[in-house]
Amino acid sequence: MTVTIYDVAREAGVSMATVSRVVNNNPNVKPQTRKKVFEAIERLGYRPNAVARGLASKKTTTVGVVIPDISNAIFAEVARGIEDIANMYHYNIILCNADKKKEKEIRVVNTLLEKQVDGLLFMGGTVTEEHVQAFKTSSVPVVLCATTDEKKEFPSVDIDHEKAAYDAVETLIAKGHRSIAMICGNLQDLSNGYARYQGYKKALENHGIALREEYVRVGNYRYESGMEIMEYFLGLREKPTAVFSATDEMAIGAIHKLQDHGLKVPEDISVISVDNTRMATMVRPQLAAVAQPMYDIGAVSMRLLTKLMKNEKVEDNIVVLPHELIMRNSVQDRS
Amino acid sequence: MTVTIYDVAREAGVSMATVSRVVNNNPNVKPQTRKKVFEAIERLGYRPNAVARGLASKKTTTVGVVIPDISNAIFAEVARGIEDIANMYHYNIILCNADKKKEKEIRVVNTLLEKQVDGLLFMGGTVTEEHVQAFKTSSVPVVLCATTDEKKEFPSVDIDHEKAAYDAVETLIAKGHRSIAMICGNLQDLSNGYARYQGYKKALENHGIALREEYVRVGNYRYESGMEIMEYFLGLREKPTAVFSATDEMAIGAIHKLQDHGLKVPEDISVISVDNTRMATMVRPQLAAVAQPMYDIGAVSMRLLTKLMKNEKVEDNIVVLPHELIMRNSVQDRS
DNA sequence: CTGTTAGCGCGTTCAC
DNA sequence: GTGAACGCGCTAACAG
Repeated sequence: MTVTIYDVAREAGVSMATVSRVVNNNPNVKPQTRKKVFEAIERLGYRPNAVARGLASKKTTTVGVVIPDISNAIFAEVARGIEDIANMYHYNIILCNADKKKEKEIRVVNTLLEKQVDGLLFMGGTVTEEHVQAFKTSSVPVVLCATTDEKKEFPSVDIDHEKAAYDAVETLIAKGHRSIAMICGNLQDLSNGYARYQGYKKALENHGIALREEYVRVGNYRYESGMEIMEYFLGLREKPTAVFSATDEMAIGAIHKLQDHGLKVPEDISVISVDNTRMATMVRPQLAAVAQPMYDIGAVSMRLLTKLMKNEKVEDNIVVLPHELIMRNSVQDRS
Repeated sequence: MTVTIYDVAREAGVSMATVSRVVNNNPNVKPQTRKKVFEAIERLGYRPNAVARGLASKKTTTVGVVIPDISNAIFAEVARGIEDIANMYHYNIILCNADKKKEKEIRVVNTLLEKQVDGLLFMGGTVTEEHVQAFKTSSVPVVLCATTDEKKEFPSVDIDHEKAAYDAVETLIAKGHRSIAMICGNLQDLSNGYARYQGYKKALENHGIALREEYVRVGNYRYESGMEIMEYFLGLREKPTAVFSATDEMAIGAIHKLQDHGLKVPEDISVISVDNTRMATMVRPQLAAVAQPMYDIGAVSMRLLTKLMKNEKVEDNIVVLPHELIMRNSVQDRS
């Protein structure tokens, strides 16, 4: 039923070794025989079996990607970067959502390894000791993408989340704001939760502004969450004059909550965030944000992985990509 | 170096067939031997090689997904539905972006087939005769997801795009609008381009409203495109009183362009679209839209594919999921 | 319940 | 420049 390399060999009147050479672009084949083989392939509609090839060669040209949630715009953009570079180097991607659930993450890492992927990209989750153990059983390279492990044992590509948050808050301070509230992510979440909160804290500290407990609330990254927390801030006796959100989506929720209350952004309250997803330009006022280069994080981490898979020398295993403040109309001087 | 089923067999003092049985949960193994084998597996850190298994069993428990662009919110949501159901049935997903480029689509279909996927999900592109030919060379089932082929030769899961557009436009008409402009998608694009335009046309026709050439402009699905086209409509001598957009993102661009001109939505101009992405609730005013059940399209198509892969009887190969009008504040009566 | 024996389709020496 | 033969790690009959 299915046509194999052997059928092609017979049809072309050569051995299967020769067919293999032709298919794999091995130069040691006379042009004429090459032609014969190609014709036989065409005639028979032969399609090489990558599974058999993988078994024989111990390479699958496939990499595993574990992602928190592909329907999240941030991760989707990172994934796009990964896929583009993978494609460029002729790798395919096995994509697994793991929802930042440790058990699921470790489970998919194992099934990916069973599938003999040539490399693994672990994206955006918190890396615990258990993760480290799982990664260490891997015989193929692992790259952390949009996250890092505490001990920096593994190659990774990410931004400096704390510094990004720091810069966002400092921007507010430079504009004269002293009452700055923060909409946080989950503090168990090292990168966009804890680290961004730390950046907020340090920026206040370094500028002699006292941290006020009631100015910090933890959200779940969703739009609605931003609205609810903004509602809470508006109920405070001393309202903040500016709000720093750990993510765009919550920031936009906050902006709309303000507008729903008849308040003006940025005249009454300024809003800034970290991320700079496409949505940031799709609100009025447009959202100022510290931009995280999502596509690049994906692309660079995949590029790094290809080098690791080829055993190429890499100078720097831990890459920290730059972030950048994108000023827009949601922030204004506090005069 | 790598530990195989044979090593485990020796360690446990059984044959490799027995190891294979316990690994595959074959009931025909004495509990005690099963235990011995598990211990040996544990001791050796054995991990089954799915590639070898795939070669022997001719099943990879992997399905290929060709997607236009994973960073597009619509497709990402569909992909999430696919992945969830795949995961439920213990399949993994090889994801390939193809940007709606025919050559690339056909190329990835072929590499996916070479990788011996157990099934193929083709998402969101236009299905040409060449696609049909490519699909026909497949020995595994193919399901079209969020698209269909003209001749309905292949199983598919989609909504009725024409009817969805029709319903949106009719809603406007029912509210008293007669000057209704449309921001289209690419007309080569069968589903969200051509079909939605047809729906617009028929709705006008059936209600005795003449189609005006200057009221129809083709966009590229992006926010900016919606803005530009709205700008154009505003330059018309007779401005429309309502705008129907083929997608959310362009609709939101249109809304913001109106607001930038100091016009009010919906007081001055109403806006409605098809899609109902999460963004639709993240604008002010919130965007009325005919909802397309994206997650479900993915989930149902993957479910259908699992049935096909198991050679189960399926009553209906062509499933058309219902759409639904979600009325929000971007539309108002024309009084 | 368990072991033996063939392949699965291909890459890769090693001769010729 | 080309062919023969082996093995990759596992599943699937078939015996026993």
